Amino acid sequence: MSITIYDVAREANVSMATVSRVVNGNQNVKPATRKKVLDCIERLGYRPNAVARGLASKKTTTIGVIVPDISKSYYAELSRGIADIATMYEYNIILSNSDKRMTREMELLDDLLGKQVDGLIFMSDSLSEEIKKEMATANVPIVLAGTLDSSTDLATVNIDHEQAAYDAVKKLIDNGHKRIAHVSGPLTRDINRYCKKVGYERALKEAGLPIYEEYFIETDNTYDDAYEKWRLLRKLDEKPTAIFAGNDDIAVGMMNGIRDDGYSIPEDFEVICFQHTLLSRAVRPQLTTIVVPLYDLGAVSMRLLTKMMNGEEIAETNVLLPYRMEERQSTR
Amino acid sequence: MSITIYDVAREANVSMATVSRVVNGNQNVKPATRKKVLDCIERLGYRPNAVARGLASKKTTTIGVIVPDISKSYYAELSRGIADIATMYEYNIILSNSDKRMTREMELLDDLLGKQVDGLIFMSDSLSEEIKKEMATANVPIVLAGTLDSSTDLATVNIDHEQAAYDAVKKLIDNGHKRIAHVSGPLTRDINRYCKKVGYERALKEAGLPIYEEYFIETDNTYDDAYEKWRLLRKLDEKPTAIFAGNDDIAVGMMNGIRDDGYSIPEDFEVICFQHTLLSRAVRPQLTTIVVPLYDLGAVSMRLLTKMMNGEEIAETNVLLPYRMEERQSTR
DNA sequence: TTGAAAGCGCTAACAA
DNA sequence: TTGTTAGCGCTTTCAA
Repeated sequence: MSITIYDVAREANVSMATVSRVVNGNQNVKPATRKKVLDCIERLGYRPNAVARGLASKKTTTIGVIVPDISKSYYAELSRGIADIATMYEYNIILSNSDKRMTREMELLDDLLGKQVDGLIFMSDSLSEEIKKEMATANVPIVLAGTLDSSTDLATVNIDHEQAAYDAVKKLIDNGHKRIAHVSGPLTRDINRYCKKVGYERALKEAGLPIYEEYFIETDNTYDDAYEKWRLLRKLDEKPTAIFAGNDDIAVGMMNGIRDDGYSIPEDFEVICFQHTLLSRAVRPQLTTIVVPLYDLGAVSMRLLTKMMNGEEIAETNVLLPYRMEERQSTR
Repeated sequence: MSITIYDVAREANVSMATVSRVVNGNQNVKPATRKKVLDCIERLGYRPNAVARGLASKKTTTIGVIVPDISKSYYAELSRGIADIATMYEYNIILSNSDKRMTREMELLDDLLGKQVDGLIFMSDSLSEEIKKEMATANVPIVLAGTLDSSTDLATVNIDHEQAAYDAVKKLIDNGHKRIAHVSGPLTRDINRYCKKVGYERALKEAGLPIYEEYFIETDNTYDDAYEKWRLLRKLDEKPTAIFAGNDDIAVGMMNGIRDDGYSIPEDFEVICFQHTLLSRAVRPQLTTIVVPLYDLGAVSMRLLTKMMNGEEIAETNVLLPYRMEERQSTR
């Protein structure tokens, strides 16, 4: 058996309430008593049982994080932002991968709620009605990080992907391009379908440029698929002269396809993409990118969640973070 | 207030013990009773409180994972391996970043043990005596993943880094090189100091080649630092003709330094490294690498931990996983 | 097959 | 400033 608060109380000749006060930093303890108790704690090697504490206090100082896939650098970076702020506010994180599968997301939500987490941060490609219904049964606050909610009744933290996409494409248009392809991630991801693609099309329309269906390529977000799908563009008689890619894995896949065919970047094709990883800077030519503040997305989500858990009044529950463009060698 | 086991019991006209049996799949319940209880659970939306269950049963079905930095793809990939096996055995994961700081590792260990995790997976650059002492106070099993323990009294899962490094350098020697540099990660990481460097030197010695101090470069493991440290090699009169890099970030940093100076790979320098990320394949020329099975390192660690948590007899507590070399374009 | 009852280790009134 | 006591929601004997 391990040491309990009761053992400490007996050893120190005080009640367990007093030990509890000392452990929880309650000021209503005489310094001498405090010292005596602290000594006993040290001597016995007492370690408070957080499970018992959680049951009695109805707070676990633990939050749940549901992420599609922690092995993806996008989510790994974002999660680090969450974790650092969680540490700052003394919360632990239960981290679970959903692989974006809705049934799994449901299970996880139920599971984490059963574990009595004090709050939840949720990331997914798209919010199903079922998930929203399940979330409604939660009696703890939830924040969506990098995840769209059309109804805006859940708290969210994002960047303005539509505008960012617009900016990227505008940049290519300003560089004189009239045939611009968009190599996208899966359209099952709301941000791709309702933001990036829309921003891309808005920029074209505003410039009076036609939107060609064959210039839109959907990939599964991976380097390999993008490399493969380059052939959809190369076989066109009228090839695009510039490419707006959904992220840097896609961009580098395209880029290698392009260069393996003997074309040059940025001479034959200019490329711009959303930056999620180191790749953008490590490849040559370095990629011009929209820099997404992944770490901050996580950190701000967690900060928002702490406020909600504390019952603080929140001015704006749909936060948009700034982004910037970094011009490098894949554009002129 | 939320629904408790007691509410379900009353609604179903049974005792809470019976509800508990139903929830836990105990066979000693009459099917009719089970159905009645299940109906009530469904109707009331009852969700068992895992904290109360943990207190009563002394099992939390939660494990702790202490990782240097989840935003690093090395650990992100490894953690995914842990997570998948954890899911399979119905464990949750509390994931915490230590930044390799010993005081933080101590805190985290204490914190997670206080949360009554059923087991721990620990990753770090080096095991201090303090940490080992703290680990000894844990009454739950601990597995070290990708982390050395010289005393071998803790369970570990690794690859044979010394032999892998030897293989890599041997390959360069076989290709005719006599001046081979080792661009390493920090020597504060035991695997770098006691495995990779040692394997590098063994290969040189065995081939009767001298070990030149100036051919050993220590970096902080990042692309940027490696790019920067290329100048230490370029300024040498007798430059090396091949480079063995500690990982692909380092290798790509070196590679870009080399190429920005107008040299070619593999013509002027051959490069080989440990593969931790996609980078190895995404850059051109693609890197010849030692492929480290990061996902498996995590998965096997977690599997080992489940066995230990079940009190099963373990044949070998110091597991070595296989690795392989993948020859690509940075060597001939 | 079911129920009664005693904890699990702690917090948080309430009293003193 | 300290102690007493009643839970928190569940599991787990033990009995019936």
